[in-house]
Amino acid sequence: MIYLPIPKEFSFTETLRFLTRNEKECLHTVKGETVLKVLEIDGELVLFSINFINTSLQIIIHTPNFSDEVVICIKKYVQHWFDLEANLSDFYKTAQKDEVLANLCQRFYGLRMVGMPDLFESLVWSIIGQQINLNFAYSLKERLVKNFGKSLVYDGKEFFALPTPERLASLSLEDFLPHQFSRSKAQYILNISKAFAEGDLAQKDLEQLPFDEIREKLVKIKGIGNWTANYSMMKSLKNYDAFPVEDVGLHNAVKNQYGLEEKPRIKDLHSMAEKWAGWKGYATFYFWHSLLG
DNA sequence: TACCAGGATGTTG
DNA sequence: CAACATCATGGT
Repeated sequence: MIYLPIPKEFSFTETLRFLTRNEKECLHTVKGETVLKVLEIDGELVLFSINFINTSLQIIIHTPNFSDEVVICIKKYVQHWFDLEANLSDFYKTAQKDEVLANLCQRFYGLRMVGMPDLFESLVWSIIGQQINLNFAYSLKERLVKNFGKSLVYDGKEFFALPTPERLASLSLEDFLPHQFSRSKAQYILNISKAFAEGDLAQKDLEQLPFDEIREKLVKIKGIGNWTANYSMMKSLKNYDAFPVEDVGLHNAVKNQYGLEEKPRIKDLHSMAEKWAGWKGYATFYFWHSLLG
């Protein structure tokens, strides 16, 4: 049993609300108040569950014979996933400059950005999500994971892990097409899979770089534009100011929350977001959360 | 049927 | 550099 202390501002309820936003989600499972997930660590699949008890998160590893390294790895993973180390008070302080955002912070008090500790996962996911609605995006992800990913069975249920870059890089364009991937989407996923598999792109390396250099390296890869780069930077690299300004979901949420007649233009969003400086990605996440209703 | 969906790339003026 | 055109696919 592993215990993770939680910070002052933390809402497990809001976290669960985000984690259960789509029924087709296949990279984690929520059963009651328990979150289950499989990770591939050093080539082995490990299943663990997370519960919120009293004032801490309780993690149980269900796969037998795990090492100390696995414990450390999962602990780190959850800390990143639920963003336990962000200075939320600082975000809330910034949010006070904007009445609308301040209101969201009150509604969703304790909501931490649900991240993606694995950069490869956020890139694959954001490429899948390009230009299509979220529900269809979840369908595509489900097909990708269930057709090409490894799984394990626990308690009569099958749990899947994201296919590795090596696995996806070994596929061809034609392997994706029967699953309703467009040619461009399939090609973009192959591009980043190869970049990771061949070591041209590594999370460890990128993490050391300043904001602009990370963005430049990502955007160099065909298929990663401004939206995808910023999405992955906020979800996987803790760049809380990364701003996926082209996001249609953000546009809709901003229109709703500010009571605008039309969706805001990119230019307008940039000026509106000046108030969120330092936390534009976090603000974006809060606006997305408002779409859940 | 036309238009939209958590865009990206290439071309044109 | 900004404004279009094109890409592909499912949902409404």
